[in-house]
Amino acid sequence: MSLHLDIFSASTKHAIQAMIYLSMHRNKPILVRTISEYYSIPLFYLAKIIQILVKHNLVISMKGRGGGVMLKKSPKRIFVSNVIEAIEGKNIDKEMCVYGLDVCSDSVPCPIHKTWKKIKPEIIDMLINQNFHTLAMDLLEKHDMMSNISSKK
Amino acid sequence: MSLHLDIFSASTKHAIQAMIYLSMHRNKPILVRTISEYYSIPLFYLAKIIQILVKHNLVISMKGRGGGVMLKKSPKRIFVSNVIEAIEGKNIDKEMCVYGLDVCSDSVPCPIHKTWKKIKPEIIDMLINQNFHTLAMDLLEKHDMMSNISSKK
DNA sequence: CTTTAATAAGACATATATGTCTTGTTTAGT
DNA sequence: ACTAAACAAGACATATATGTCTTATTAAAG
Repeated sequence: MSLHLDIFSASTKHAIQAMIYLSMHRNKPILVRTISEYYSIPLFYLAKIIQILVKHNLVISMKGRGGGVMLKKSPKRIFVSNVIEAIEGKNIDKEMCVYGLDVCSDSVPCPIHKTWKKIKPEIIDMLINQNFHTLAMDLLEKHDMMSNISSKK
Repeated sequence: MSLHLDIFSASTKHAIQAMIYLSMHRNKPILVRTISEYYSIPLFYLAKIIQILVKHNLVISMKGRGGGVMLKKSPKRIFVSNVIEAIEGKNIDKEMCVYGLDVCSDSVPCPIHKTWKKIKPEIIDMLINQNFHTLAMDLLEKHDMMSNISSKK
């Protein structure tokens, strides 16, 4: 009973989650199954999503025994926008209009143009300027906080 | 080739557009077909959407010759959030988390919690505090500006 | 070389959103 | 009454997203 204002599709979320996991576990092959279980994502569904990331040069995969998947480059050089573009096959539209009404610009605005204009750059900034190194660091901090809480019990 | 960051489904957008149209044309029945043609929304699809708005007491309909649909109350008292709740059958979730990761709070944040926390209230505010009177007024201003531009030619 | 364990790929199935069509019901005009 | 014009409702169709299953390919280990 809650509207999540889902900016991302389930597939995109899974892709982001997988990229975060790989950013936190580098320099060794990680099983798709491991990520699947960690985030409760159906195995074959996640496998297909990761295949897309492989084709877009964000991830490398190693077949066969002892194989798995790894980031192809430093998480500092991979941004959330790269993942969105890979999964949804689109570029970020910097002139997007929430209501999908007619042409929307400063001189000919759609109804909530003023409000949206203020919010939009923050969302774009969030998408483009967040790299996976930062996201992983934030999550590690979080886990530290959680274990501190636990140890205080 | 553009990611619209679609916060709203197509159905929700159509509903909002219809509500804006009705806010701009009050005190007489408007044909569903008229709205359908104005926004290029398939007639029967829009009809079903408007039926939902009727059931949620946002719109009244008059059957038979000379009939049509009208707002049930002042557009000043109808908010975008009311339409979203009607169409998607959900309440606005004020604790939404973009990535759909695990529990997300100030003490145990998801990766982009800090960024999202800043943006979220603005989006919520935009949804809840925008009433259809204001949206319609903004659009009328827009149309005035467009006709001024035309008349200057 | 055979087995085991991993990803790759594509067929298939299900769920949801979107779109179309037909019939029913209601009301105004003739 | 009858016809025309409007919304109501539900069946049906299509498109897309999500999820599952089977087979192929690859590589390490025994």
